[in-house]
Amino acid sequence: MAQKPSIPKGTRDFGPEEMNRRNYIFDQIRDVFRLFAFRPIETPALENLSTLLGKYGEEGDRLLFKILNSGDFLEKTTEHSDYKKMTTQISEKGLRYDLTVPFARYVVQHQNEITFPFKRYQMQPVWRADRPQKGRYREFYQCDADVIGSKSLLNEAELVKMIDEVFQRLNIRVIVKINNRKILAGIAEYIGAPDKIIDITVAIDKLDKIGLEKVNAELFEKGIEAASIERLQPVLQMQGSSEEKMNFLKNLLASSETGLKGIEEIQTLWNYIASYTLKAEVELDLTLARGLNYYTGAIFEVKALDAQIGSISGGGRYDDLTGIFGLPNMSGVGISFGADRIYDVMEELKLFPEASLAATRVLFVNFGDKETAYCLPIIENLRKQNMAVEMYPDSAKLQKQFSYANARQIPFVAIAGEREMNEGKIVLKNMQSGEEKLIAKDQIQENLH
RNA sequence: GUGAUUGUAGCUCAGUUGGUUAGAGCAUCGGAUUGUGGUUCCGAGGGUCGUGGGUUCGAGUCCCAUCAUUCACCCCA
Repeated sequence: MAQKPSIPKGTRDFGPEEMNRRNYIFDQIRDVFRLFAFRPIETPALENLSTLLGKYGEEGDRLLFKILNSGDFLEKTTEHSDYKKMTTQISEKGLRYDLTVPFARYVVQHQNEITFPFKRYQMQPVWRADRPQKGRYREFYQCDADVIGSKSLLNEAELVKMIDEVFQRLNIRVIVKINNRKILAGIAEYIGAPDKIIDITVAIDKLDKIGLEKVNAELFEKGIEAASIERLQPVLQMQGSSEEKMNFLKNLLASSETGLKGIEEIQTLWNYIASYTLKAEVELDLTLARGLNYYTGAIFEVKALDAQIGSISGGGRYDDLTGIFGLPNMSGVGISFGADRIYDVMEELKLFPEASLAATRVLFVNFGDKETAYCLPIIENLRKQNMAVEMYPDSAKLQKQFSYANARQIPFVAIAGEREMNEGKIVLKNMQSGEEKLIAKDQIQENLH
């Protein structure tokens, strides 16, 4: 009894047409990375679990795919009751959860070979044991660009420009939301709950999703005092332009050193950004929090204006990610493009250009060995001219060969039977118009338009 | 981890208040057509109705369990 073929949930196969479109996205992103002078690296799909654990918060640890040790690991396992302890004994490796942490590991491990500031890009799949839903997969590709070893906010500005450039090329209208973790920390300080910064940021991140009342309820549930929540209200209800918000916060957070630093950073970044020509909307959004624990400065999130899907790109600054691996004071900042969600957006909005479906230009009909011998040198020559050409491999019925060309959307079919061979010619048929031309066998290239 | 949703052919789905041998479209293959496809016509293959139990004279249809799916929450690209 044959088993039904299937793949794990949240994973996908990509067919040829899909791959063409996906590659179109990757090509554009790669090209922008290259233009901004980032250099490629790759790291393994597997990392030591110790590298990954504890970097993404408790939720992140839960979503890590862990790999069972080889051999009879149960024999060596002494702990059978505590799930966490047992996990470390039976699993030492895990699939990477993002590209930023492996990059930090890479930087520390290769610090002697690297000239800082180091600008690298990386386009590889990552895995998360999440429950799949719309726009969420368990295996998906991230396209990351990071600068490490520079504290300058010019890096942040460059990243914003890169975001703008990528989505301009892909023809997606986006809004780039910017915030700064230091401002969030300052707010937490101001309301007298500095240790609750994560709970506070997660709660206010949901502001436009669940509304003010529910955010307040959640804050209360997390054990934040009513008085603190009261002090937070002006922040949550703040209105106006990005500039107005910044001025408002400057007064509000006057007593918080961290908060003021955050505002200063935002303003510097804001001024840098003003020097670029941007098509994307950029907005200071104080409700933007982003869960990843390691961010310490600027944070970004990009949303498509015309599609209903989560963020398609995101990132931020992390001051001490390499510290855990033994290299302190190495500040980095990066962004990640979610290729799969970008794909979904482009599919929904029908933004893929026809030209991204690169395929065979001419199909040669197969009549038999004699005719094949006549065609192969012609084919070889066309390929030298950088033309994708193929010959139908079997001497099948013409109907079948034409159906093949049709299904593959091949624009031209070349036919050379006995009649044509005797005259040194070939019939070239345009599959769209149906028009046929009898031409000399070395004049095909000029007629393929 | 929480709450819903849907499981019938390779794909998309019909299937009446429970009633003989479970259907359609698309796709595939063959033929009408031995040098002409995308339009047409004819034909063929393909399903233990997700799985296991129960109710019933009788279950694709009702009940329970289980697995899978999709969506939302949590979290995130």
